[in-house]
Formats: sequence, C-alpha cells, structure tokens
Amino acid sequence: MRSGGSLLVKKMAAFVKLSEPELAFMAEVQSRPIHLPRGRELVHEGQPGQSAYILQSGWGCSFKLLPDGGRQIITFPVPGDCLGLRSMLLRTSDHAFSALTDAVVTRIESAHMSKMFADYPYLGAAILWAMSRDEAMLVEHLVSVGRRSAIERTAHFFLELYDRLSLIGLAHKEHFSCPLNQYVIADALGLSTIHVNRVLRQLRDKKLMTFKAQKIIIHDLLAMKELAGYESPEAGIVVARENSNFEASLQQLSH
Amino acid sequence: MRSGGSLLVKKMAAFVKLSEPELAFMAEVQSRPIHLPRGRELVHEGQPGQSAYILQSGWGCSFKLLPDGGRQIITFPVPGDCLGLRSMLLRTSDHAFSALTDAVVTRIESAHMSKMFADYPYLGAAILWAMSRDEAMLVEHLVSVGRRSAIERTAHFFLELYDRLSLIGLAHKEHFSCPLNQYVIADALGLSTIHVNRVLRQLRDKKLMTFKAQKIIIHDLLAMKELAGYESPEAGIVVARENSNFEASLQQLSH
DNA sequence: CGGGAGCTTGATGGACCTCAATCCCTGTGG
DNA sequence: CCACAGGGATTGAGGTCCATCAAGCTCCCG
Repeated sequence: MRSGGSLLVKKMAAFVKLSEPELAFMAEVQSRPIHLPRGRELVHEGQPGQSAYILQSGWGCSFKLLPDGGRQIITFPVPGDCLGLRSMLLRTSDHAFSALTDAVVTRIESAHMSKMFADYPYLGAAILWAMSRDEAMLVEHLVSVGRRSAIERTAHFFLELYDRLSLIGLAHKEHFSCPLNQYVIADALGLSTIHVNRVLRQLRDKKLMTFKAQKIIIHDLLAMKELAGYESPEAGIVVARENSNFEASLQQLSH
Repeated sequence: MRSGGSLLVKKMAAFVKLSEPELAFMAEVQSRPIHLPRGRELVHEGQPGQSAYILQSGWGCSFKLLPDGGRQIITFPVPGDCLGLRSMLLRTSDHAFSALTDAVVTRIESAHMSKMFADYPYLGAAILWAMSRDEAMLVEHLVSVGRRSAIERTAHFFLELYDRLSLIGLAHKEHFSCPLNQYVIADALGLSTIHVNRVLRQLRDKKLMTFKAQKIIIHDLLAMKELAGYESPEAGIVVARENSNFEASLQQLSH
C-alpha cells in the first residue's frame, strides 16, 4: 500500500482522483505512526489546542459524557477516518476520543492543514467533502435516535457500518468483522445494553443478520434496508480535473 | 445596519474581525433578497445541485422525513445562520428546509463560495468556524435525544436557543420571542406533542421557564442549566490579524 | 479452579406514546 | 355582533416500548 494516507486516500479517491504531488504531500504532513493501546483516550473533552488525526488502523469511538455518568457515543471512527477536524477550529474539543481496539493514528498539525487549503485546493475540497459526509452521517444518527424504534435503529446502524467498511474495502460480501460489544452499541444507539441484546436476538430470529464472535453477517440485505428505512449514500463523484484550483473543484461539484 | 450580510457578519465578528474589503465581498456575493412565505419549502430532500443560503430574517427548520410519516427536525435556523453549506459538497441535499415564519434569504453561488476560500482566506476560516459551531450543536442535539430525559432535553433546547439568539442580539435579559409551536418542538426533541406540553407545564410549575404567546421567559437561568446539564459554548475567539492569509488564521486558532 | 468480561433471560416498573376529548384564542364571514 | 371554524394548547385514560433490577450463563485466561 503506497505511502500517503493509505485508507484515507482510498476513501478520498471516491470523491476526486489525487495527483502524485498531492499524494506526496499527504504522506509528508503526517506524523510518524502513534500507537494507542485499546482503551486509551487520545483526546479528552474540553482539551484545548487540538490537532487533527487520521486513524490508520483499529476502531475507536468519539463520545460525550453526562453529569449522571451516562455516555452518548457520537460515531465509531474506522480506519481512514479523520478525527478532531472540528476541534481545530473551535478552541477546545467538544468531545472525547477513545480507542476501542489497539489502534494507530497519525497526527496532522493545523499549520499543515492550512498549507493544504492554500497550496493543494483539491485536497482541501476533498477534506471538506469528507467532513460533509461525516456530518451527513451524524444527521442520520440523530434521525435514528430521535424517530426510529430500537430495532429499526439497530438495523440502520449496521447497514451504515457495512457501507462505510465497504468503501475502504473492509467488508466482503455481506459480512464484516466488528470489534464492538453490546455496551458500546447501546451507548451509541441511546438504548440499554439489555435491550440491544434483545434487539439483536430479534434480528437473528427474523433471519436478517447475526452478530457473533465479533463478526457481522447480513443474511438479508434487502429486508434489512426495508426494515430500517435505509438509503445508501450517493456514490462518490469523481471530479474530472482540468486545472488544479479550488474554485474549479467546487464549481464542478455543483454541476 | 450595514450592507454585507448583517447578522451573519455580526455572528462571524465574534470569531474574527472582518476588514472593509471582506465586508464588501460578503455584500457583493449575495443575491438580492428572496422572500419566503411561511410554510414554503426552499430545499427538498434529495434535491440536486444546491447553493448555500443565508437566512436574513424569520425562522425555519431543516428536517428529514421518514417512510412512516415521522419527521426529525435537525435544527431551527435563525437569522444570521447559513443553510445548505453541506449540500454544496455532497451532490444532493440530504435534508429539507422549510420556513416556519415568513422569511428572507439570500443565495450564494458555489462559484462565489470557492472564490471566497481562494481570495479571502479569513472569510473562509470564519465560514469553517461557523460550520464547526453548527456541527457542535448537532452533536449536543444528539446527546440530548439519546441520553437526556424529556425535561432535561427540553430545558437544554431552550437554553441553547437563548444563547444562539443572544449572540445575534435577539434575546434580551432572560426572555426572547420564539415562533415555534409544540408540534415542531416535539419533532425536534424526538417526543410527542402531548408530552412536550406536559414537560412545558412541569418547567412552569417548577418556576424555571414559561412559554406562552410565542414568548419564552426564563425565570431561573441557573436552575435551568443545573437541570439540563447545560454548558455555554466557548466565547468567540477574536483572532488578531497580522496578515491576511489562511494559514496564519488557522495557526492562530490553534494557540 | 476461580475470576472477569461479555452475553442472555426473566420480572417489574416507569417514561413516554396513542387515542380521545375539551378548551382557548383568533380570524372570518354572514 | 355573533356564529363558526380552525390552529393550537391542555388534560385524562390506557397501553407499549424500553429501562432497571436481578440472576445465571458462557467463554477465555491466569
């Protein structure tokens, strides 16, 4: 796998094809790999002066804690995802990030990030696209928690995960490995652990999907989508490149 | 009120002080005002080829509909807020926007938006800051719906609204006008109308706040925050300007 | 063999939803 | 000036979904 950003680049390539210098730049701006043991908190809520990170391998979760000890998981970053882009602009991080498995990240200094916007506008556009995509997922998550029943919500969650992992080549046919336990799933979906367990059994009984031994098998993709009201995200738009300025890249997006 | 963007500029000024040319640019890129009658849908879900808009006056809601007829309201844009920034980058809008009162918006073409990033990096940074701020509110919304009880959630919602309106000068002391009805509040908070009504009565009985005749009066701000577990957002960071490139603006943010 | 992490199942209760009805206010038209 | 309609707020009764409490299970690892 070539140097620059590996899985992130793979994901971004669904949006815009990157040139050799851009790939080189992506490789150059990343710190050497930082290894996180399972359970390590990389970013704390309220921590000031953040950099951004790229998750290279392993899974994590970003979350907020409540005064009563409750926890809401915002998203589960998987390899190729960016962390903390938002906290670069807000002064402090508004949420925490913690590794769910042993993981590897690389850091990107905010100075490099701004150089990227200035000198490699296509990269900047691609990052904005990735941010928008994440935000769209966040919206969908809100819809789930606000308006979908426990079983719809759970089905929707795994379908989304399936699509995300497919994009970076970590899902094969209708199965993929998933190192989450029922506790963290509950905290993501706004349910109790026990109810998550019951819902998973329902899904199994309905022969829709099975979650066992860190493996997800989707038995009936169509019926799952039907149940969850799931719509696949738009396929990526590979932007044709005629010149390399940011203006053009955004303009093309709107046509 | 001077030309360029009025309330949006006022909001952005909490982040970075804008120069005369920047203000002029902001004024120039906006279309003439578009008047929307109450109830008009400006953007439909799935509509392709979006522009961004600035809401100049009136209130609206952005939302997603579900197959079963349910609706999840994502946010209530108020004057000075941007609409549809995200849908400029994703090919289609992932949610709808509808005017809740008679409203006025101006449009910004995506070509202008890219020119802004290229030629007025401070403006670009300010827009990214505004996007990040919106996303942080979205996260907080998710936390509310996922993990807070109905009364906490409701209290939190009005406190956030209070802070947002204060920022643009639309709240005075502890009261502000609020053209929402219990139906839309329910759809935002993931509750039924009836339950919203009961919760509002509880808040009234506890002498925390009153919602009557389109007016919110917060009687006990401290107790409200205590109940909701509410934290005010960081005060804006007014970035000192030494030069006008994007790199510097981002660098300064991280210190 | 013991212990711990995670999964599973049952019983009970509560928060919130649904259905149904009434009330209030405002605008409208005869 | 009053009747009426309609949007919105309010209240009650009953039911459901999901949380909480409590226990037992399985598997892995020391």
